[in-house]
Amino acid sequence: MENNAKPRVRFAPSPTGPLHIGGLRTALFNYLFAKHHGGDFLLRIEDTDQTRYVPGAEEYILEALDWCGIKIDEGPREGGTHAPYRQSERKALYAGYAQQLIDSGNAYYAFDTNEELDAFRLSAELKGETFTYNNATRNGLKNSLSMTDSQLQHALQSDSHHVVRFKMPENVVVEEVDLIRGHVQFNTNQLDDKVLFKSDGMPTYHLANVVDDHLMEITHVIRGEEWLPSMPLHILLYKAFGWKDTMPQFSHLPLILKPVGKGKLSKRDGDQMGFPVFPLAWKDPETGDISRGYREDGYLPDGLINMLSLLGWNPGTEQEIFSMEQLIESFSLDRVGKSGSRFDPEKTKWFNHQYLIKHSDQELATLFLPFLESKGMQVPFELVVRVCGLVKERCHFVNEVWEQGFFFFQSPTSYDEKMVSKRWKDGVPEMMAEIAEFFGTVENWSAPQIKEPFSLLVTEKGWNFGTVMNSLRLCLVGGSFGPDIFEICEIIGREETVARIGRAVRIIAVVG
RNA sequence: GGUCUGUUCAUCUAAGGGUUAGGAUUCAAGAUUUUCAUUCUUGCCAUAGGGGUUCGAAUCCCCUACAGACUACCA
Repeated sequence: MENNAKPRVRFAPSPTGPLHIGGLRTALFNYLFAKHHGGDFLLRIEDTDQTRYVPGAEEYILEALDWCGIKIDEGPREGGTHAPYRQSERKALYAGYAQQLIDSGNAYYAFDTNEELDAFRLSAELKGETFTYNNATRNGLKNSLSMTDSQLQHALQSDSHHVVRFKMPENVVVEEVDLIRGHVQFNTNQLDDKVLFKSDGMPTYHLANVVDDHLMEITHVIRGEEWLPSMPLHILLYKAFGWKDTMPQFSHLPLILKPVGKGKLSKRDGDQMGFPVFPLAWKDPETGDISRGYREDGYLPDGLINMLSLLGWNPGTEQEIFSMEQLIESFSLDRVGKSGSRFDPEKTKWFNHQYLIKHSDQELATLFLPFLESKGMQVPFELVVRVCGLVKERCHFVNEVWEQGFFFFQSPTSYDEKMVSKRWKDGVPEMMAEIAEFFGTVENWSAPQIKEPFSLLVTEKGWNFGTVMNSLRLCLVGGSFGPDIFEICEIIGREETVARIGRAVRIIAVVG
């Protein structure tokens, strides 16, 4: 840090829908940076576009950050010394700042209608050019720079819809050091006179963002790369307001790209390839469409965060598993890369497995219980704990406990065809019946107590171990998977074990 | 089209002029598990291309190619 002050950073999403994992990573990096330097992380809701407001989106953002363990120091829910934290509630503030820019000659009124501007864009496009509202064109357009005073007064009073545009200076080179990208520069001739204040009385992103970052004493702006092109405008705004001295430092994060193909990661990719792009499931209030979420798909927040942290950042060591505390400890902006990273759903899976086996059996059982309940099953907690301990090594997701261990809670409903044709041959049903009989004679019903005499029996009868074990497994779980067979016997109990064998013998047809 | 940004194994990445270019994921093979998964071992695989600068370049410079972002009264 150049200054000694504790950094203040903000995550400033628009409540236009669920938070995307790209946005989540931006929030994460802001949070890690702030906490690493002992600073504050603020949440500001940028809801200046009323037409795009989606109910529930703000609550979603809060819930997602909570789930991920990203703690907000100041925000609409938490409050703080710089409230309010919703731009819609700060509406009254912005007009004065727009006026300030007009008075200082840095901005002007513009009266062009959308239709007029569209026409200009269209005709420029036909000539293979791009229409830009700037120093070269603004004198030929309807604005306070091209009008006489009386025309202006008339236009202002006749209630015509107007906007305020920034007066982009001519041929000025704007230079700045981006903490991630280094020195970057732009020539203002390539930029346009952006609208700062809309005809509906709301500021645009650019004005609101700069004003609020200044007022909220933000020291570092860490945002996605898509904002890099508007950095010169923002810098010029700070200058125009006379806030250059306290201007925040900028960092533009590389984007998260599609796993395959071109472009940045989108909701569509997740739908097509079968992985979530949102931390939490989301139901679109208009269409009713449901998008899956990491939480509902059985991912653990620590794993998601860990995976996200390594997308575009690395610690410079070979460590890969990081708790949030360790991330805070190791994070630094100068180890953030410049190029976009492809999202890899496979690696996300691997991370999740790492965290799944780290969790205690009790914790995992607690997470799995709601899933069991959603299936209408009432299972003693102790049993769930035991099952989790037995199957967690073979799971990638919390939900997978069911796939890997459903047979602890209910009889198999079908038998794997491949296993049947491979194992269920002549003589096997009889063999199973003898085993069922034998189980009835076992004294102490526990895995080790069953195993020993069972092995003796198999040897005595001269049976093939592979056939016996696999056929028995088929009877008990319905296929060729699951933990130790005697553990299964112990847990489901003698009665159920015998019953399952009987049922299999009755149902499965012997194959040639 | 214009502006800006970027380019190391299939993927995430390390190597701040000198290493057989390292690790992780995926994939493949073997071992373990009388099942499946896990785990372990081994293997495959990269400096976009072309010019410079230098004793020496993944690293510095230039060109080309490719990729991405932006180009709204959206953020």
